[in-house]
Amino acid sequence: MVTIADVARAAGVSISTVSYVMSGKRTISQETQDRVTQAIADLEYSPHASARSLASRSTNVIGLQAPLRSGVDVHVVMQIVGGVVTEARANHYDILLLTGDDAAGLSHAARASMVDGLLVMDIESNDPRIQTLEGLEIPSVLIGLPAGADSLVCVDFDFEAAGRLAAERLAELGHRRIALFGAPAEVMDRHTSYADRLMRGFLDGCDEHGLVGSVHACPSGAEAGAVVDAVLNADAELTGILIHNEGALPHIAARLNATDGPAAAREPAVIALCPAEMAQAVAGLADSIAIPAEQIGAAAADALRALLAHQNPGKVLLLPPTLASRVG
Amino acid sequence: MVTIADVARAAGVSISTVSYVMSGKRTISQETQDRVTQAIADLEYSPHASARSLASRSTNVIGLQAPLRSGVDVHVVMQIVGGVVTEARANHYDILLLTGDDAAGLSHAARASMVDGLLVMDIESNDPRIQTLEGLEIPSVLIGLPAGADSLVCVDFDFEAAGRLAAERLAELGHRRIALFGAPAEVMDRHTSYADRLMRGFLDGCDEHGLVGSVHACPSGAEAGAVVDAVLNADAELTGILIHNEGALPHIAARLNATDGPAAAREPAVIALCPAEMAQAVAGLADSIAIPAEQIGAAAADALRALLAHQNPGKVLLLPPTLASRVG
DNA sequence: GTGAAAGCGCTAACAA
DNA sequence: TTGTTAGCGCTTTCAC
Repeated sequence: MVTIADVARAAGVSISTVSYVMSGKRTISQETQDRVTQAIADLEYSPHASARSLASRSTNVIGLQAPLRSGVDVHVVMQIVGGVVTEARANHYDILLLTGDDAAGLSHAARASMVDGLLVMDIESNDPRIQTLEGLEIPSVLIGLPAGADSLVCVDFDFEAAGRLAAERLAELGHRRIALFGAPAEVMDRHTSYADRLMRGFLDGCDEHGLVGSVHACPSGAEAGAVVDAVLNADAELTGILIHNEGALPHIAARLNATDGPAAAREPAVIALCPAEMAQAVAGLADSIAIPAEQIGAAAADALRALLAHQNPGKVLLLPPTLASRVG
Repeated sequence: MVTIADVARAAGVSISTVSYVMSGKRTISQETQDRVTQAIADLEYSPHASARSLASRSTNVIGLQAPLRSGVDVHVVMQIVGGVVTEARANHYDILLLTGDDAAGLSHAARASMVDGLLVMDIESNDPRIQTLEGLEIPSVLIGLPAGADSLVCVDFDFEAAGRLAAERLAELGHRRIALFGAPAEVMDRHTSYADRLMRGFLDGCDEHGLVGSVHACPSGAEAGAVVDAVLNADAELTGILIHNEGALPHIAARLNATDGPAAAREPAVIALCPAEMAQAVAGLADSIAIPAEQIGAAAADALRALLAHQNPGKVLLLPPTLASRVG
């Protein structure tokens, strides 16, 4: 193991000089500078992370609690994580993956000084972790938007605006009765923040434009097709659909494009709410609203960076939705 | 911040006693034991991770290099990560998420003593990271199986056996000309270990049973349907299909179940190679071979745990495939 | 512009 | 059965 003492010896300087060359917190003569830099390179020295964080009282690590439970859109989660990781790296932070959905993991990581800050995903409208986070000594950012006004910084896609936008678009196209096929029942049941907000925006949008809107939890597999058929059969006037369910999307699309079944005659208009590449990959969709998953992650990581730098990232950051039409 | 000294003071003992109560490396009287345990609980003390690892020369953290690049099966990756995390937690290890696919990230984490060991995913048949890993002071486990015999421990699903099994099954069913629709071209092009091995096993199986087999890279979106149609059109005798592509699976299934197109008349037999739940979710599949993604992750984490405990986990651990028939 | 040395909070000898 | 203390490798005051 190469230590700072080895580097100091090789460069013929003191330990503190090596430290200051690395941190840049002191002016060093160019000559010394060079000798030290050279020694560091020669010896392939990397400062011992624990020693550094013990002395400096900061770890340069961010704790990320990502959901691994069922019902979540895996692509979206992965992309958010990717955005977090990329942005964090750019700011010289590493990511500690916290498991479990509980508050215990969060407070343990904080109390053990394993991380400088926390990023928490899969927020529920009334999330029990919030109270824990508020009591910690380190800052945190929620990826999601809980119901109550609380003191934590929140970053997310504006699902409410997306729901409203979809309703508005379908109204424009002349539809009067529309449906949202959303997350699986388990996700809706635990009032995952985004599911709640999307539903609210969608129904509000329907109200505003005098539409009749309904919301349906939707399984993520092939059974989604049957759900859609059932809903279409139950309402002969239903002609507009918003889908927000990665797993169900290809199956629903296939069902709607099929030459048999209730959709065949009606040819309902479909809007998909999903990452842009996914909308591309699924055929037969008129419109889509992209979920900028990677940006969400990057924005959240950046908000945390700001907090750690004692800057003010703003209380709530919601990325706005935009509609992409297939047909020009 | 609560330190060990605070706990010692509260319990009326020395700090070493507190340390020994936590580690259990010394016999302590029941009475002292209780007082210390109580003080720890009262003060909500968690030992400072960096201080501990500086003194003990071990971090209880495992570095995980997971692929975030395109073309990978996100569900499988997430499930493997889930397995790693769960197994690691059970053994009191945390997971540091390493980004990038490069060797640099690995050696940096090792040299900075950020991790006790490394877990590396998305292995290519001829992976440049292997040499780096072999030179490190800390142990590592590959999730994948590179081509050359090397000195590293490898854990993975036995894709080669799976390919052979699929060919054998299709032969049994009486098919003579069969095709593998596999990973996207980018994955095949970089010779990702599992793609190479699956192909080899599949073609070997064809040889063994006198079948004509072909292998096709397959995009993960709706375009997969067109690829399948093209292949079916090009070979009128092709009647058996193995699919190993999460993104393409629902689209191919839909295409094969459609009442039009080349598949309609032929009704080819299909075997899906994917996580079990996914096979369930996609309609119209006769057989499937499950990828035990979570077990792979758990097995890899366990192999690394063994290495860290100076046990011998064995050089190569390949989880065997099993065939599940829909029709009893 | 540079060095010496006092911690950071723990673990693990060593001592009793 | 318990306490005292010397580090672990770094950062950062002091001192020059």
